[in-house]
Amino acid sequence: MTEEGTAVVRAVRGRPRSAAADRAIIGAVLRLLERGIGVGALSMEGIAREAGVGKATVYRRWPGKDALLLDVMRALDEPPPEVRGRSVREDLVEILEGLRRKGLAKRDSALLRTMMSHFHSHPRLWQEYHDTVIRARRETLHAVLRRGVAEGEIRSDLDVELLGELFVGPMLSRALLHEWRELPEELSEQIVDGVLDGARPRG
Amino acid sequence: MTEEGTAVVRAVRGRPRSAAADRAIIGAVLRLLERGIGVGALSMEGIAREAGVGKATVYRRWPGKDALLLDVMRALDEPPPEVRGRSVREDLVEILEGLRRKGLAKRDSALLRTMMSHFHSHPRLWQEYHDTVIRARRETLHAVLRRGVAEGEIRSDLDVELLGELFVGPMLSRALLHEWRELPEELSEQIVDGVLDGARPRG
Amino acid sequence: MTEEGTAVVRAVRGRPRSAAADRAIIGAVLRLLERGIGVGALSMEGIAREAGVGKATVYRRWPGKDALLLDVMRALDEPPPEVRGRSVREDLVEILEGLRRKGLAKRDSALLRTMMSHFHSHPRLWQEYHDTVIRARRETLHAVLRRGVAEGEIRSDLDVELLGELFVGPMLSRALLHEWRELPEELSEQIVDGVLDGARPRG
Amino acid sequence: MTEEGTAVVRAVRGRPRSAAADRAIIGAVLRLLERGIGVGALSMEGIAREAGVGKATVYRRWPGKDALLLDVMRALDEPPPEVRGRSVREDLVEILEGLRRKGLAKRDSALLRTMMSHFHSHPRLWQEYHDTVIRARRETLHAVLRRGVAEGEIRSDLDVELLGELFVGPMLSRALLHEWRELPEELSEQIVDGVLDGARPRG
DNA sequence: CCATAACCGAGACGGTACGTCGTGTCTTACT
DNA sequence: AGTAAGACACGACGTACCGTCTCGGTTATGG
Repeated sequence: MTEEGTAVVRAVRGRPRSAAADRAIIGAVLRLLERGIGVGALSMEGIAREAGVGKATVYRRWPGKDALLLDVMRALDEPPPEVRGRSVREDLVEILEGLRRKGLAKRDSALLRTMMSHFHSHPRLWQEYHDTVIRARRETLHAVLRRGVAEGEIRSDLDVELLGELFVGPMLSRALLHEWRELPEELSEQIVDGVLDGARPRG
Repeated sequence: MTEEGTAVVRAVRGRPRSAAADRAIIGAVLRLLERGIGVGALSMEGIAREAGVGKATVYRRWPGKDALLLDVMRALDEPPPEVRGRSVREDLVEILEGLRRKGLAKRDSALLRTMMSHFHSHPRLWQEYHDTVIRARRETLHAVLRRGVAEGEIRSDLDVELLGELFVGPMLSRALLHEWRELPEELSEQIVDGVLDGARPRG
Repeated sequence: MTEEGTAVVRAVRGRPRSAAADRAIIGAVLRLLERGIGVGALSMEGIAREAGVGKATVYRRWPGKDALLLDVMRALDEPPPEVRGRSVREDLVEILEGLRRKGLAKRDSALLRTMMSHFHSHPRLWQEYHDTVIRARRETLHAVLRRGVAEGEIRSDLDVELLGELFVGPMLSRALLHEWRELPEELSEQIVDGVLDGARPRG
Repeated sequence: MTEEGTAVVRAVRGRPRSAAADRAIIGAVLRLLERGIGVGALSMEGIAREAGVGKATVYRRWPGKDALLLDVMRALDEPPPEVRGRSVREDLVEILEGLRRKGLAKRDSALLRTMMSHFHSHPRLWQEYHDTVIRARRETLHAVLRRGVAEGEIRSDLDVELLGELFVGPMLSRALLHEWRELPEELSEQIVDGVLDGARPRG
C-alpha cells in the first residue's frame, strides 16, 4: 500500500505555491494578534494587507479564517515538554508549568479562545485541532500517569483519563476561564500536591 | 465622573422604554442561539429583525453586541442550587451536576464561549460578568468547602480557592474545552470522589 | 386625475432617500467621464468614492452600471431644439447642428457609445433609452418633415421615417462612427442641401 | 523607435509560435460572441479557457483585449463585394445590402460596437481599424461614385466623401444605432433611390 | 387636556469586510 | 523559445453588517 498519509499530492502542473507567501501570512496573523488587535477584529482583508499578499493567495490556501487560525495554532505548537523528571510528581508539575506559561502568552490564549468559541459551530474543526495538538500532550500526561501507577505512586483503581483531568482541569480552568492576569508560580505544585494527597484529611 | 452603575438615572419625561421590546430582544438572542446560528454569526441586524424591533431600539439599550450578550447571560442565570445536602460529598456532587447540565445546553455554552473569546480584549466586560454571575456560584462552593473543613471532612491546610478549583476545574475543562457531546452522568461523582481521596494510593 | 407618471410611489416608512446623494452620484459620473477616464474604466467603486457615498447607496438606486448610465444620459438630455425656423431647410440644419455639437461633447458621446455597446445584450435597456430620449428628437424631426411635405418643400411620396434617416444618418455616422475629431461647421448645411437636391444631376 | 507595424520581426531561434494556437484563440472569441455572451463579459481568462490555451499564449500575441478584438474583426473581414453591376444605382444598392447583411450578424455587430465604445479612449486603435478595414470599403464606394460622376449619373459639384456619407450613413444609423431587429430587404433600394432623387419634389 | 419629549418601526447613510473573479505578469515542467 | 497550467499582487464585483441618522407616528407625563 502506498504511503500517502495526510499530505495530499497536488498536481505538479503550473507555478508552485510560494512558501514565502505561507510564511508571510502566518507571520502576519501572529503579528496582528500580538499587536492586541483582538481576535474578533482579525479580518482576512487585514491579514492579506499586513502580509503584503493578495486576498486570493490567502483563500487559495485556507477556506476561511477559522481554518487559517487552526494552522496558525499548529505552527505555534511546540513539541510537548517530554521531560522524564526524577519523579512522577515532578513530571506532573513540569507539564502543568508548560500549560501555565502557554496560557500567559497573549497570542496563544487569544488563539485558543477563538478556537473554543467556534468549535461548537464547527465540530470538525475542533476535532482536527484536538486530534493534532491536544492528543499528543494528553498522551504525554497519560504516559506519566501510567508510569506512576506501575511504580505504585498513583492509584490503580481510577481511569487514567479521569486522573489526567483532575490534574490538568484546574490549571486550564484558571488559565483560560477565570484569569487573564499572571498566575502564581507555585500554582502547579499546589495543584499536583493537592490532587495527589486528596482533599480529605489523611488518617 | 458620574456614577454610572447599573441603574442609570434616565429623564422621567417622554415615553418610557417598552419592556416588551426588552423581552423581545433578549428572546430573539436566545432563539437565534438555540437555532444553532453560531455565535460569530449573531448580528445586531439579525437580532433586531428576529425581535421585530428597530436597530436603534437595541442600541438605545446596549452599546454593542458584547454588552447585550452579557445581559443575556445574566438573564439566563438561574440562582445557584443552594441545596444543603445530607453530606459535603453530596453537595459537591450536586454543584458539579449543575455545571454539567448547564454546559450541555447549547445556548449557554455558546454564550459562555463568546464571552471568553472576548474577555481578553474587553477585561472590564469579563470582570463584570465574573462579578455578577460567577462570584455567587463560587461563593456557594466555598461555603460548602468551609463547612467541610469545619466538620473535619476536608483538609484544613489548603486554601479554599485552590480546593474549589480542584473540584470545579476538571468539570469545566471537560464541559467547555474538550467535549461537545454528552458527558457521562457519573462524571460528577467520579471527580468528587477522586479529588476527595487523592490520586496517591492510601495507606 | 392625479399626476403620477412613471414615478413609483415608494413606501413612506423609514428615512427617505437623500436627494443630495442622487445628485452627488450623477455628478461624480459626469466628472469622471469628463476627466477622460474612459467608459470601460468606470467602476461602481470609483463612482461611489468620487461621490463620497457608500457603494450600497449607489446599488440601492440602480441595479448596475448600465442602469445608472442610462439615468445619467437622461439627466444630461436637454430638451430638443424646438426652433421653428424661417424655413424647412433651416430647421433641418438646426437639428443637425444640435447633433453635431452634442456628438462633440466628450462625455456625451462616451455615454452614447457605452449604451450602444451594451444594447445588444440588454435590449430592454436600449428600448428604454430609445423611448425616453430618442423618440422625442425623432418626433421633432418628423414634424418638420411633415410640415415640409404640407408646404410642398418635401416630396410626399416617401415615408417620413425614411426621409428622417436620410438627413440624420449621415451626421450620426460621422459623429459617432468615423470621427473623433472636430466636424466642420458647414457639414450640417452640406448634408441638408445634398439630401434635398439629390445626388443625381437635376435637369 | 523601431517600426512596429503589423509584421513584427521575431527572433528566428527557438520553437516557432503555434499557428494552431492562433486559430484556437480567434475561434474561441467568435464562438463566445456568437454564444451571446455579451461583449463586456468577454474576458481574456474566458477566451484562453475556451481556446484550451494558456493565458500567456494569448498575451504573447496581443497586448490586450482590444488589440485581439481588432484582429478578430480583421479576420472576419471578407473582401468588399467589388461587384461591378450593370449600373451605378445597382452597385450602390449592392454595397448597402452588404452592410445590411453584415449588421445582422450578431457577432459582427457586437464586435463593431465594442470597437466603437473603445475608440474614444484608444484613438490609435480605432485609427488602425479604420485604416485597415473601413478604408477599403469606402474606396470601393468612392470608385463607384466617381464612375457615376464620369458617366453623368451623379452630380459633379459635390465632394465624393460627402456623397458617400449620404448613401452609407442612413444604413449604418439604422443597422447599428436604432435597430437590433431585422431590417427590411427593400431598405437598400429605398435609401439609394431617395438620395439619388433628393427629398425635394422634382420640377 | 394638551404640549412636550422620549420612545417606536423602518430604513437610508458612509463605511469596512466578505469571498469571487478578472487583470497582466511570473514561474514551473515539458516540448 | 514556445506551451499549458496555474500562482502571484491587485482591484472591482455585489452583499451584509456596522453604528448613526432621519422619517412619520405613538405614548406618558407635567404645565
